[in-house]
Amino acid sequence: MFQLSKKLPNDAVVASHILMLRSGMVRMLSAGIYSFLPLGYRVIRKISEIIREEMDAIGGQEFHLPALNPKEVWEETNRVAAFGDTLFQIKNREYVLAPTHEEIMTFHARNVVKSYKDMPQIWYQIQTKFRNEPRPRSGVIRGRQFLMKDAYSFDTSWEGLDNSYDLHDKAYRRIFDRCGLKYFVVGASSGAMGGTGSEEFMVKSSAGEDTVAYCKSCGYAANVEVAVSRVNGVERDSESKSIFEISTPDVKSIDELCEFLKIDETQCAKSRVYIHNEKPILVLMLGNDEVNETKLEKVLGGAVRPAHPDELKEISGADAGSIGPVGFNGRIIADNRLKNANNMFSGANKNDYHIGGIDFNRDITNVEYSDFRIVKSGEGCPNCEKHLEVFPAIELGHIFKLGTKYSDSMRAFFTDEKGEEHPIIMGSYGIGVERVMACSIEQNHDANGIVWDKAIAPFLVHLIGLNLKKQDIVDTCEKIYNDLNQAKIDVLFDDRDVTAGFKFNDADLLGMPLQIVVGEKKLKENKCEIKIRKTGERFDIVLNELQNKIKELLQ
RNA sequence: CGGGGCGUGGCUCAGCCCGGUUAGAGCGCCUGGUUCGGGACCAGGAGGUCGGAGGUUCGAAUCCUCUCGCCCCGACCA
Repeated sequence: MFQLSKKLPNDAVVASHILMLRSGMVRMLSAGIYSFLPLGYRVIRKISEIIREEMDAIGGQEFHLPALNPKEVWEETNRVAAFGDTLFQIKNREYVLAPTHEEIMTFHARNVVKSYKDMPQIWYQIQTKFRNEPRPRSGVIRGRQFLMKDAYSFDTSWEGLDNSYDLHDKAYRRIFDRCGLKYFVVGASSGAMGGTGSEEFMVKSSAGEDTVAYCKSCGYAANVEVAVSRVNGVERDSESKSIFEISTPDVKSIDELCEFLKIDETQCAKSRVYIHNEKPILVLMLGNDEVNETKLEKVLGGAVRPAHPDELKEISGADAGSIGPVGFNGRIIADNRLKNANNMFSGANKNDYHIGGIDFNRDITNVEYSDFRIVKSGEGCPNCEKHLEVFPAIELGHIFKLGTKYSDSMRAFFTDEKGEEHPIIMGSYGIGVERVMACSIEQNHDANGIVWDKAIAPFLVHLIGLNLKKQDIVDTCEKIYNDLNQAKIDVLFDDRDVTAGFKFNDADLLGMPLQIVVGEKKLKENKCEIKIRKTGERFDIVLNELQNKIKELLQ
């Protein structure tokens, strides 16, 4: 069976990982490779079944494709190179382990989907994917092998794709709702671009690898790389002082500068030097605002990197902490918040000196403005009057309009009404099945263990018989067990010969929604006890009313 | 790939710096008995290539070299 542990596994850090190990749901075989033990696999099956039902409901047909793929199929779309080291390659034959299945689905589609009459189609599977992650982490959340529900849509038109995409969007919401997850959707529509090319379904979690800005009032959600917020720029003082230099020994950071000069950070312009196309660029930010490198790259076009310390000295004549726009030899760009600013403080390009009285309009020529900020928690939502929260999140699912990328390169063509050939218009839609499980635990646990949502709990009822040397307790438990099973209620019977406390604590750790405790004292009154795991509420119930009460509580 | 940490019974770890009996503890496991509503107790017992290879030494868990694995931070991430 499964082994439970009260010990904290010292290799696990995030709650879901710790609890999955402690409760015997999974066991690690190798880095990023986990065996699902009977209890954990029941959860996977329940989640999979919910996914199947909702995929079938939008007309999906389930496939089961090979994980082992001939490399040549992947060469057709040039994705052997695109995936690079992430793609597992078999050593003794020209095979790869599939990291996803666009190629294979397209391979099948081009053989059978030949006419506009054959579409639309939605094909999906729930299958193991392999990715050679450089660094697996957080247990099952980022593994080298993981279960994914991947679906692909095939349409004759872009309108058809919109429709297939929309069906998936709705199905995904139903799936995650049914799994009891609190999630939100990050879409291209939330970004600056408008339109809907892709949406990510995210769950807030400290184990997350993405950072998102979210407004719970209006639902605005965006990856922090592209998120924007309502923040005020600097107000221009009516009087512009002239430039003056100040000695600021050992002052490196904006905080130190503010402390030293007794000024507010909104009077400071922070300098960051980046290298773009081998040339230095000075980026000015207001106060302690952080530079968003993604936004920077978008504005500049192409990759940037922070300048190394020795480069800084060479470029500006000073070390980090004393660099500023006045006298800087090179291109200067600034965040929108600094537009029209005057009486500002910044580095003097001379170690241990700063300059005050900087007027951006007067003293810095050719400065270009744009939004370069990383938004922070508490800032105004760009879409409503409320405020943004910034936090890490896990990507649970992704829906994506592929278009003709794969059908073009793999020549998956169909014939339209006029007899003309066109590439099939495709969409692709994924859900990380283990991630659903892990996220559910992340959202539903307490100090004692997991608190399963009944939709995906491995069992609905955890039956505990105390002192199984007493025959009447054993008999009662077996009757309850059989009756519940007959009523199609999944029940786990803890028939181990261990002390009561042991069983209680394990039951709390495993987290089935309801616990039934059969003990000697209450059995004498023909009663047993029900405990609701989520609330901790406990009460007695007469045995012949037990089943109805259980059914009622599971409603 | 860079930085840091760790590999010793099933689990958590001590021992290593400073080499020297038969490698320890707690938990778990097995046998018998007592106990039985929030992690009981008594008695007895089993279980270890000290991650691996090589080296130094009369002698290596301990020192040296290499190697494999795992975790954490960072880089990367369709």
